[in-house]
Amino acid sequence: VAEALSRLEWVRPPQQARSRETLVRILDAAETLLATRSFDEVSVSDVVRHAASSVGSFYSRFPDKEALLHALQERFVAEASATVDAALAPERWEGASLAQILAECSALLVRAYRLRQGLHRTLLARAAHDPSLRQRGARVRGQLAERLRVILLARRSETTHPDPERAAEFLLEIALSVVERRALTSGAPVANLAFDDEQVVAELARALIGYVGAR
Amino acid sequence: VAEALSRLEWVRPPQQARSRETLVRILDAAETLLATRSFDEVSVSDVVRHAASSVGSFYSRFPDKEALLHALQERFVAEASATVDAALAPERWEGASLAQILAECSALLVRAYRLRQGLHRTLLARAAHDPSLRQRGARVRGQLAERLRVILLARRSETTHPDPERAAEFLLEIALSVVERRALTSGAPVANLAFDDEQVVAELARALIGYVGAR
DNA sequence: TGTACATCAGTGAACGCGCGTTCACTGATGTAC
DNA sequence: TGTACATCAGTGAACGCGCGTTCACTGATGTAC
Repeated sequence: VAEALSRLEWVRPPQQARSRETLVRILDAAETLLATRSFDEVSVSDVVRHAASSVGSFYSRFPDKEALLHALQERFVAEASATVDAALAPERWEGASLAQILAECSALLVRAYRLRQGLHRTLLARAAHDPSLRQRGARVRGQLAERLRVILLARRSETTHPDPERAAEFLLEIALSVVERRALTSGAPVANLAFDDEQVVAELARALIGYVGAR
Repeated sequence: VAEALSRLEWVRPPQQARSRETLVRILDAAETLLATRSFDEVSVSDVVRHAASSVGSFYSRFPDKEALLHALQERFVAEASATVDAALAPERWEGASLAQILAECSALLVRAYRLRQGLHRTLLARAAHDPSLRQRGARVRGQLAERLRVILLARRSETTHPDPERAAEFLLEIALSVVERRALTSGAPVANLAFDDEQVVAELARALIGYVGAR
């Protein structure tokens, strides 16, 4: 954890345990506040107050306010990357049918985005006008796509889609679009009917399975 | 058009032709500027300069800057609502198979969101933290869902989905999620592969058809 | 047809608030000898 | 073990910039008689 923090590109690395703890408190406070407010609605003073720190401390770590958001994304992306590698390791899914895998992936994504919905909402809203946020996000998703590609290619006999590589990518596009949209809108219904997490998992799985033509 | 403008809830209705034209210029200028910048990046001065108007004029129409965005959404929603009614009238689709309809709807949505991508990007990003924007958007989508429901119920024999009403809603959730995500990220690839509009239409149609189990 | 008056529309300089950022200073930690 | 010094870490009042908003004023349009 300590090493991970010193590798965040957007902060001057802490030299002592004390300042490392302060940095963690600042990041945690920011994430907490962003759960219910937009980045603009959260002032630097707000963050440091909740972190029991001070503006001076903040600016000795971060070049500016924007860097805070990037640091938060970096921290999250590092964790997400590890999760992806673990969850989608091909050997974890030996013997499983494609339909089973897709259902499981739906559940995984819905759960993952639910867990840190607030952070996701803010990051997604912000990414609309910040290419560097988009790019960092695309890296993890690229990794996810790669894993899916391997799984799908190994099971191409189970599908009717003519191009498994393209299928893997668009599969992900569908799943992420749905899940990210829900995070962005705090789960507000698209139209008239509201779906809970469980229903989304079920319907999404059905869609993905139908898309590749599995089962 | 004139009547429509006077019904925008967020502006004091213009009394003369001259001020009506000014209002239109302001709305158009704002939409143009929002095509490439975020709402925060566009100042009131920017808008009125591009509209060849003045800040004073602006504030005699709008109570505040926020109202401009709402007025833009109202104007757009009014147009979109008419388009939906025309495009999805049940009689337009007599004799068409469900698969054909879904393919056509995919094409329609992709085209519609492409046309005003910039406005959509800004509205979507903003809606993340503004429930009233979300709500106004949900009204048109509710209308769309209703149309889809009718179409789907009339063709329930062509589907394998156990609940056509739920299918209609989630169908829309998938399609809109994909298309809105693309608008929000200016069409940046989700992961490694970039899809152009034509490919998205094709893959999305395949997904929707697979989801309801048509053909 | 002309005049007086009311309301609408437009103008842009000036104001002021909020918030990001700086800075002068104090205290804590680590190191050299 | 103790002292001197350097660097790190922390503090919060004060600054200042940008931008939304106001306001005092001028000009245009419409109406009454």
